[in-house]
Amino acid sequence: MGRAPCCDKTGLKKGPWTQEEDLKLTQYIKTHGPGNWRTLPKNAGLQRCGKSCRLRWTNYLRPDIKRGRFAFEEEETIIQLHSVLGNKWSAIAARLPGRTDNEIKNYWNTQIRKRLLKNGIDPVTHRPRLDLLDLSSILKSASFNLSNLLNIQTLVNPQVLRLATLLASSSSSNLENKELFLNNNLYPMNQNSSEQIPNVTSTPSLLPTNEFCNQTPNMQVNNGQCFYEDLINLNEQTSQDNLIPPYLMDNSIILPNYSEQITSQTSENSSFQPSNSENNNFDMDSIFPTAISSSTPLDSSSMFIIDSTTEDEIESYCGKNFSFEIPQSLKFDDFM
DNA sequence: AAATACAGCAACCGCTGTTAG
DNA sequence: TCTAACAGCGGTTGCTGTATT
Repeated sequence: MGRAPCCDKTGLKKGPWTQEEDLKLTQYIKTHGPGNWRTLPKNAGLQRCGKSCRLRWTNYLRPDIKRGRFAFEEEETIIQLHSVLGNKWSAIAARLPGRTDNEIKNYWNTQIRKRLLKNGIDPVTHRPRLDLLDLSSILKSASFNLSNLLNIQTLVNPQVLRLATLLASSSSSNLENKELFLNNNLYPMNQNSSEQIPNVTSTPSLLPTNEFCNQTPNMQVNNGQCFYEDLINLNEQTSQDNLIPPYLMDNSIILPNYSEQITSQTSENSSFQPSNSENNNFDMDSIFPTAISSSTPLDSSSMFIIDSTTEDEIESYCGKNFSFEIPQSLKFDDFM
C-alpha cells in the first residue's frame, strides 16, 4: 500500500484555498522562492501540507500563469501534441507557455474530448471512429464498388478504404492473405482486384508485398507473409514522426491498429474484446461484429466482410470490386 | 420556485521516479 | 547499497454555478 497522504496529518487544512492563504503563500514565495515544500507551510504560517502548497502555487498562484479561455491556436497545439504524446499533460503544458498541466487536462476532458467525439474522432487514437461508420447507408447504393467508394471518402471512413486497398493490392501474396483472412474471418477474394483499384496511397510501399517487407526494416516476413501489424506500426511511426494527427493528414493512408485483435483472434476463435484502451481503441467487433463470429470461411474473388452469407451469395454481390455486407440485425446505435 | 442534471474546474489521491543521507 | 522523503505526474473527486425540467 502507498504512503498515507500528507494531509492526513491532523490539523492540516484541505479543500479550497482562501484569499488569506493565497496571500500568505504568495508573499512567502516572493521572499524565499519556491521549493522546500515540506517546511514551507510551517514557515509561511499555513495549516496546509507542502504538497497542497506546491499544487496551489504551480496550478494557480504562479505569476506566469495565463488564465482565461484557450485560444484556437492553443487548442490546435494541444490536439496535435496529444496525438503524439498522449496524456502526458506536463509535456504538453511545457509547450504551452502559461498553461498548467492541470488546466490543459481539464480543458481536454471537458471541451476538446467532447468535440472530437462529436466529430467522430476517437480522442485516444485521434482517428475516425469506425464504430460510428454508417455502412448501412452506403450499402443501399446499388452500384457499390471500390471506385465509387473511393469517391465518397467524406462519407466512408478512410480506414476501411485503406484496408480494402491494402488487401486488394496484395495480389502477389494472395494466398498468404487468404490464409490470414481466413484466420480472421476476413476474406480476400478477387485475384484481379488490384488491377481495378486506383492507387489511393501516397506511399505505395504501404502495400503488403513481400518485396516491401524485405526492403523495410522491422518488417517481419513469415512464410512469405507480411503482417498487418508491421504495416500498422510503420504507418503509425510515420505519422508520429510527422507530429501531425493522422486525421489531419489529408494525403496519407492510415491503417487502424488491427494487430492486437488479429493476434487474439488468431489465437482463439472468439469475438474480439475491447482491449488496450491506451493504444488501441479500434474495436473490430464494432465494425464487423458478425464477421468475427462467422465460422464459415469463404473463398471468392473479392474482399468480403460477411456474416452468414454463402459463397454463391458472395459471388452474386461481388464483381472485381469490394463489397461489404452488414447484417440487418446490426444496430449501429449499439456501438455508440 | 424548487428540484434535478450537467458542466467546469480546483484540489486531492496515490503511484512512480529521483535524490540525499 | 539501501531507504525514506521529496517532487512530479496522471487520474479522480467533489464543489459550485448554470441550465433544464
